[in-house]
Amino acid sequence: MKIHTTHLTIHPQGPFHFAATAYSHGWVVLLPNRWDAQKQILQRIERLPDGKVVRLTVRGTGTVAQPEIHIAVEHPGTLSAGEQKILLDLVGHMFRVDEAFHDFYELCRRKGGRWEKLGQGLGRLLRSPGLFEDIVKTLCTTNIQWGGTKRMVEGLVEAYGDSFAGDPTHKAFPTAEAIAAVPLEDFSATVRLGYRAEYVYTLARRIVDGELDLRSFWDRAITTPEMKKRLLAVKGVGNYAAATLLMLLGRHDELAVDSVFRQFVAKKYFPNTQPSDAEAQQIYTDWGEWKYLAYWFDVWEGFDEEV
DNA sequence: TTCCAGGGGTAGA
DNA sequence: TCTACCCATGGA
Repeated sequence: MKIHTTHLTIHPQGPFHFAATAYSHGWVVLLPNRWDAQKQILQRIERLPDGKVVRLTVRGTGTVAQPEIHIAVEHPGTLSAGEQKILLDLVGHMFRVDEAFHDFYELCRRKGGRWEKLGQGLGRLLRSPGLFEDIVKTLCTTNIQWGGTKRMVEGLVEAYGDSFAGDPTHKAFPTAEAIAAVPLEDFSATVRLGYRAEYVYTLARRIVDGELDLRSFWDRAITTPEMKKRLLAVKGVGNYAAATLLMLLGRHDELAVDSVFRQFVAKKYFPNTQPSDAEAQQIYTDWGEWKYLAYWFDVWEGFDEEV
């Protein structure tokens, strides 16, 4: 099949830092994302609504003050204006180009020191184009080491994702329909998700059955505490996952308390003592609605290539 | 072999 | 609301 390439460009409002956003947390290396650290290019397979499967090669150009995001779309056949619009919105969503960070930057400026550098277009944490993918990936980070998360996501993409015709080894993230189409027993036996298999499967099933409308999670009229309740109603989502998902929904007020958080805060702020979760969380109280980002960039400085 | 990870559900107080 | 106990899986 002949593959064509169409070039698209996004003009985010600066400050915006492409590479820092792409490489802002572990999502960048979870399939179908592939990150080339040398070239600072993000590749990803995407399935369009009509089933067409395309490969996106995304790179940052311009400057932090006047940034551009360039997208090369490899696709079979033609790419309609409507499909181009979908892909522009999708990449813009991943990189949070429409999210406002002025208040966060102002807070960082007042904090001073190492926090000030976040004002150079940082603070955006990469997300997936769709919430189904972000919920599933978040479920795959619970009670497991990072290597296990990568293995489980790989398994899901390999087993249920649609292949890109130009490179059949690179597949899209599975749709809820693709997962719900098989019996739970088959799903559990195919991808080794452990007890999480039932959570992922039930989520897919409820979406396909129209029982759960993921669009409702984007309603800005709903308060964050109420939104947290709705997230906790998803089987498999507890306090940690709810806080992570709130961050992915653009709400940064809640801290994701997990083993990494506990170890980091204890080591850095409570030498020789073991703080309770409540005491550990108090470290970030004065960051208000930006607590998640304050913690994340506090801990992220110590991360290296392994993500 | 045992322990436990970027936790969460459930039952019982 | 808080606590024990259980939950698959695979790396350490």
